[in-house]
Amino acid sequence: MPELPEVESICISLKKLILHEEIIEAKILTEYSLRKEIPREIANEIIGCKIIKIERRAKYILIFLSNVKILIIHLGMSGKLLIKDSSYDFQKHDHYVFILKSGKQVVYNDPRRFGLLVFTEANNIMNLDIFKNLGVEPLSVDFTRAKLKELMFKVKKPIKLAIMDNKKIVGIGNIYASESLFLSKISPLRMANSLSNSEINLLHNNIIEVLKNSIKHGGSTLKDFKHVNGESGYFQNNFFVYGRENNNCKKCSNLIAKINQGGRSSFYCSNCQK
DNA sequence: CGTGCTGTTGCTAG
DNA sequence: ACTAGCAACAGCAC
Repeated sequence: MPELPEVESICISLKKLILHEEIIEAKILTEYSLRKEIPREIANEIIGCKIIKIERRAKYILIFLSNVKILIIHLGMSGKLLIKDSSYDFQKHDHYVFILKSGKQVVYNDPRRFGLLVFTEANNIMNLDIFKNLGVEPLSVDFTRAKLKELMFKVKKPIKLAIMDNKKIVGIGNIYASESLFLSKISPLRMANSLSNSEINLLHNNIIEVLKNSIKHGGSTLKDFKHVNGESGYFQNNFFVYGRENNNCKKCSNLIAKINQGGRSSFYCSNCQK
């Protein structure tokens, strides 16, 4: 499910629903591993902890606890975090749950098990392997036009793949890469180092705009992305190109093309995007 | 029944 | 140092 807007939407919901609550129990519900082993010690070590801060870094959800430890959750391709009440019956692919003093349960469900749960000290988390190679946050003040130019001007691979590279910019997955390139009238096939200054500036604006706009709509629901309360996001209705192969371009009526780049699908309008 | 996709990312081989 | 390709997996459309 998750690119940056979906993870941000979940963080916004979590802040509303569970910030400052106390965890009274943590259960691991599966024998399976996620991308890495689920840390068994959560069952003992987070009992009685309060949730004191919730943040997002890239596509990771950071839950800071009152014992100066942190839960770091990544949703992979198919992970979902759901807030349920005490009457909830566990479902297939529910992997772990945090039970709160209020009776709410925070359930992690992930059919493909590409997700990740890390439990560690809250200090120096930016030195963790999962964080130390991450690029700039596209919605931070560090993501300037000059920064985007610096990141792209010597890269000899297609711009679509370059802006999806987490070592350069975090949070832009397959959907928002295609959408921001359409809005910028740039073909996904163009080499990153071939973009003019004005194209870089346009792309910079549109990356920010499309991410912010999606967050405003609660993210995008493909397949079964759901918010923590089970509701869908709505930004998918605003897609210009993603998933619209053989449909008419919303701007020029040309047919939207679907191609493969780096093993992933790209969608674009060959008339609008040069 | 297969087969070929799917919102991620990190390792490995070149 | 760089990049392309693949592997981890379940589910669904065809």
